[in-house]
Amino acid sequence: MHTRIEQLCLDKGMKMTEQRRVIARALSESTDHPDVEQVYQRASELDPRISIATVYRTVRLFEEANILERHDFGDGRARYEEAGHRDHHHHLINLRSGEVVEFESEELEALKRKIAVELGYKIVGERLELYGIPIDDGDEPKGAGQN
Amino acid sequence: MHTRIEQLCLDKGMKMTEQRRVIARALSESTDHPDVEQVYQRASELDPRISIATVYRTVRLFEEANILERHDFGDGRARYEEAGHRDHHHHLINLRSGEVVEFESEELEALKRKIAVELGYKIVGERLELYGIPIDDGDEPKGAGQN
DNA sequence: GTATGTGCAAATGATTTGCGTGCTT
DNA sequence: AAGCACGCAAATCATTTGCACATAC
Repeated sequence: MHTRIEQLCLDKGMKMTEQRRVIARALSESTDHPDVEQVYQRASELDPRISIATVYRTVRLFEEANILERHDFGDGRARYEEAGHRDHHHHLINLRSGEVVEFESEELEALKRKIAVELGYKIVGERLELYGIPIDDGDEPKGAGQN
Repeated sequence: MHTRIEQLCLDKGMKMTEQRRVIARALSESTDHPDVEQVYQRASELDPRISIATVYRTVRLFEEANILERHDFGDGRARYEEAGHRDHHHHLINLRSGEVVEFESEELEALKRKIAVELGYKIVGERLELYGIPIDDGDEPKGAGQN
């Protein structure tokens, strides 16, 4: 049995090396948004004979094949998640904990398209992230906030 | 007479060097979203005795003082624009020409807030960019966008 | 067997920083 | 005068790449 990602690679006729299999597995098993270093560590646990250069190359290959989606959450390194595996969604980054919350909104998708059309463009890519702090986190003692 | 940015610096009690004044001027005169290299070039034209290290330091200083807004349009370098100078807006990047189109939408702002509240967060930052191609531009984009 | 992938280390490119000197307050 | 600010070059950091060797098909 192989992973979803491995299957996609096979479908696309990629040459499947042990490294790619292992990286595919590491990614398929991830439910978060690991950066390359984390993918490297997870893959290394499955098979230590992997170099980080290969992880960079593979992650890039997968991204170009639309198997992975690359994100940039503002911390300077790229983060990845399996593409198309779930519904179209966006991310809200909890600035207190670093946690990434996924959300989706058909209303939002419609509005985006409407805005683009009004400007005379067809959307072919986008980036939408919200950065927030939990409400009732103790950050705003009483009514001191100035929303 | 000094620029809007220079005035802000003075208000904040910053030590005003000739370099800062010149960088402030270069930025105030810009209506686009220059990267550091461009700010450096524009500032150098006003006064050549400036090093790019100073531009990096100054642009960072201004950003931390909320005088500038930093953007990342996916080309690997940071781009800047004067903060709060105009209404809150977002960017649509024309992938054919690289042109950056600004847009705003109160509907979008409201929706963002609504989404955040439903998730239990208060938005303290965000990033929203659309990447598009002009409608009626002829052929399809090469990158096989499937967003 | 041949094209392609991999490991390693060196190269990049953007940005930051240590240090000695110069300028603002 | 004292403390930042500056210029320069070296240092970082994430990522890419050249090269010699290994491997999938």
